[in-house]
Amino acid sequence: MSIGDWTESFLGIRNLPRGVRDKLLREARVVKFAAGTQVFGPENIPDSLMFLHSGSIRVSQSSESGREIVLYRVEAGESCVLTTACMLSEEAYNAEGIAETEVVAITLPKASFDRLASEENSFRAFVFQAYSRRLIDLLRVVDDVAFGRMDVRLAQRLLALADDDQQLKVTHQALASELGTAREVVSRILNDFQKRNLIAQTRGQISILNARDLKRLAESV
Amino acid sequence: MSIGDWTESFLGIRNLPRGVRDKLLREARVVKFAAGTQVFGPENIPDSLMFLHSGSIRVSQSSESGREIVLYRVEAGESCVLTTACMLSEEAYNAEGIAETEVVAITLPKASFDRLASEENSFRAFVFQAYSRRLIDLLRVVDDVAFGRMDVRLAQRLLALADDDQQLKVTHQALASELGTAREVVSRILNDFQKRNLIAQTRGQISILNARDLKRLAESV
DNA sequence: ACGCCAAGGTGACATTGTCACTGAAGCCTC
DNA sequence: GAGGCTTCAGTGACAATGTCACCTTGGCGT
Repeated sequence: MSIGDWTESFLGIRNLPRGVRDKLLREARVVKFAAGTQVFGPENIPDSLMFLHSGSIRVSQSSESGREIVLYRVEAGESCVLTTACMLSEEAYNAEGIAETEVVAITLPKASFDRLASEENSFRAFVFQAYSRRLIDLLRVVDDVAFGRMDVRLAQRLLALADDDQQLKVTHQALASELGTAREVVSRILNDFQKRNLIAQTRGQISILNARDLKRLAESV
Repeated sequence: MSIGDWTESFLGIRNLPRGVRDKLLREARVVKFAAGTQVFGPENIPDSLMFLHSGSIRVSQSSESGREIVLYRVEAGESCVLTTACMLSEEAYNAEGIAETEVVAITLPKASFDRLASEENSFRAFVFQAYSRRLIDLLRVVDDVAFGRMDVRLAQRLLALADDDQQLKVTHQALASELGTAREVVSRILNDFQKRNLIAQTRGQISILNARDLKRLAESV
């Protein structure tokens, strides 16, 4: 499968010399994941580095009891460092990445990655920055979970997930999994939002009626 | 100040060629922090990379409301990647590192770091591994905070912080800050532990009486 | 029309967080 | 050693969140 010159799509790669990029185009493989499939997980650790060309990967962690929380999303142009992190440090973990849309990714063999990281400063900076962003993302998650109020977090998530028409096609269970809480809690809070005319709900669908007040709530503390 | 050939102390450094290590000894600076002082924080971002020669740094995050949670500890032989993460991605964060004991650290100017990361594979691997470990540490924190029971987490922490005689010199408030909860919650649970003869308490001091049962509790889910 | 299943609602209760106090232990200073 | 101060810990009431068991509803396929 070919998707043209993908080296244009990545910050740390697009300004490399033509020769280096041509070599990358030969060495890398393009892989595709259908929406909903697992990109990586505890029993499915890729042995190569991955860069996301298009689509979006939802990275989440789940508990033994079945609850789940979304850690962050990998978007086009970013690299998925968690897989490499787990490759390196052989520790147990239970995070997994699910393709939210159809995903096209570039996988780079470890040898190519090493050579690039060694020879190309801008590529190395790109990779370090990717790691840093994820660290910061996780700090944010810890902050939210440890100190945030659930109604505030839910309001934030509704605003973030809404489409251009202020609509969301999600179940209460899916929202609960976003926030690492239980469905009942989401239902309670959404009913409260509804009573306050912030949203309207039907089965599997939410419309934001008053984005301004919802935003105010999301930003309160 | 001199502490001898510290290049022995770091995994990714000690097996580098003698010449490289000598150069490092010339380029790096040795810094010392007294116990209790801030090593880094939101308003105090070092502009160089740091490697911990001795002592221990407690990295924690705090909320606006004054609550606090310990993210992980940096021990001798490890590098402190969070400072570099914050250096790179210019995002806001509110984590800080406090020296728990007297700390001796090596700081490497960014230029030396870049050169090493480029030229020495084993050094680069060391740095990547440091990032990976922290990512995994944070995954663990998210898991605990989002899904763990407080009594279980407290039991774990008591066992981890106890000295060889099963004693701890900590206040309830300090334990609350470890776990990201409120003092009252810690007090309640410790009183329960005491009633069950798992521990004994006096002001600022806890003794573990029944480590076996406490451990069983700590491992229960 | 019927049954099935996923989505969502509800009430009771447990756990955890918050608030406003009170009491108690250790340490100064005189 | 008697007050007085500060830090540490205990308590009860209540709010927020998590858990459990069970019920209702909407949509779908046959």
